Amino acid sequence: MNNKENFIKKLRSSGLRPTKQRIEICKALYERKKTFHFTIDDLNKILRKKSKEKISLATIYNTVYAFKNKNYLKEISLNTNKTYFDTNVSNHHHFLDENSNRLIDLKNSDVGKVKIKRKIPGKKIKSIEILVRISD
Amino acid sequence: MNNKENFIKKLRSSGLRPTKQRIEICKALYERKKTFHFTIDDLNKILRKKSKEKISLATIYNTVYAFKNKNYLKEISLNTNKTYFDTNVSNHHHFLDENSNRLIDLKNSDVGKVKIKRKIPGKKIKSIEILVRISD
DNA sequence: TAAGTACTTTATAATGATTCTAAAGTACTG
DNA sequence: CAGTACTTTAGAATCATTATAAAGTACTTA
Repeated sequence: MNNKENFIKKLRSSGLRPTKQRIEICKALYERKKTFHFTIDDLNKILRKKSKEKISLATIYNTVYAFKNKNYLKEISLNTNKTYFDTNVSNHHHFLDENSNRLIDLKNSDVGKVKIKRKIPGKKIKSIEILVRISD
Repeated sequence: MNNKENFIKKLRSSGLRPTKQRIEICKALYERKKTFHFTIDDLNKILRKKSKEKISLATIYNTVYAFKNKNYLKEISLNTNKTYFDTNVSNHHHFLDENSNRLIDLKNSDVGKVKIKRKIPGKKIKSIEILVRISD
């Protein structure tokens, strides 16, 4: 499905040079079956395990934010000390399991239509994000 | 409406000793007509202006988290570097104005009923929080 | 009311995520 | 191949938050 060539093409087409660090990070993020929710620290650990050559933490930060700007990653609104990212950039919502502190995707179709009845003059709605906290 | 005596009663009734710092903080937070959204830094600045006697930053942190535990304040889920609190502890949602980075309360009745169609076995829904991002 | 105790406040240090810096390395262009 | 602009990197800097531990204060009970 996704392979090195595709990553290279995608990076180049969005004006990001396909460096070996970026390709490694693409592999870690996108060669997965399921959506991936992660912090920079999670990603750093995964990369260290995967490959012998260390990618600097600064590069991981740079790359993740570059990918976010290109809309290859989404930042998730949570109030935790670490920032969470999501490889699922489609319009969707989340369960947050308060026991395990884990996020679970909620497809848009899993949520009934949300109607916002109030308008703020001169402002447009950019997105609607729902966080459903669950626990045992 | 709210006055010092009420604050003292409320504090005492929830097992918090009514110290002058806590009462000052109550005044800053609750002697307002409208809901107040703030960060620790906001509150610190307000307190410095209001009263001559300085309240230590550590005390502000301690008090805000104590109030949060007593359900006198709510923490808001946003991914900003600072933590936001809300004096409106009722069940409600928010607009986030991306231009000014300001929060606006959305009453529960301003939002149509939200139906979560998916269930996670063994888990109960604790809360549903909606963040509506708006901009010019 | 005084003494004891548990709770509070405080300044300051420690922590930890993130951002900055500036030098060395690399991809791409001509 | 040389030049330039983009990248990576280690390490330092920043900044919100949390921890520490000593001094202060509220409250209890005699």
